[in-house]
Amino acid sequence: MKTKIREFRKEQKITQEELAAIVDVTRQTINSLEQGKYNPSLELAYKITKALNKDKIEDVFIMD
Amino acid sequence: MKTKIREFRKEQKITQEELAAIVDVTRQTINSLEQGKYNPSLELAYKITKALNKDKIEDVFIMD
DNA sequence: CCAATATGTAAAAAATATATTACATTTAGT
DNA sequence: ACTAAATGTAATATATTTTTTACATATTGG
Repeated sequence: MKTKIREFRKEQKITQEELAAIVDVTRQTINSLEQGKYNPSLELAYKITKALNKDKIEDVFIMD
Repeated sequence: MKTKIREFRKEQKITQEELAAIVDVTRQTINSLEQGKYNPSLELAYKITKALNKDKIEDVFIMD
């Protein structure tokens, strides 16, 4: 599973720490997700999608 | 978070056990999810969405 | 009504996500 | 080049999901 979090986060011009605050997780969680280190919960994936102003979870998280 | 798993599963005329086998989890996991007992992983949510022939995760899982 | 199949539930274990803390490295601005 | 901010990383702790096992209840078909 890959993600476009980093790409979209930069479009929004926010830092990992800011995104983390918005979706209420730690910066390390965002950092790990950007690097595809694991599989988030659905709720977190949803919050991140919203925070990045994307319509669908699938726009941000690309499943293999 | 609510889900339409049960509704869509019945449309497809498959049992909890069959759906569980398709997405490679136990029947108890499907049962619990249908009852909204927790927040699945993104990967599982995705697999279930596909198994139910829906386009988007958001079609199956309704966030509050 | 009987038998088989499907579903609900629950406790404990295992697996995995997320937090915490701390420090190292990289990047950006001046 | 310096400094501050941003990012990478790692170890351990905690929280949550998922499995396992087992049994109870409900539903369906003959």
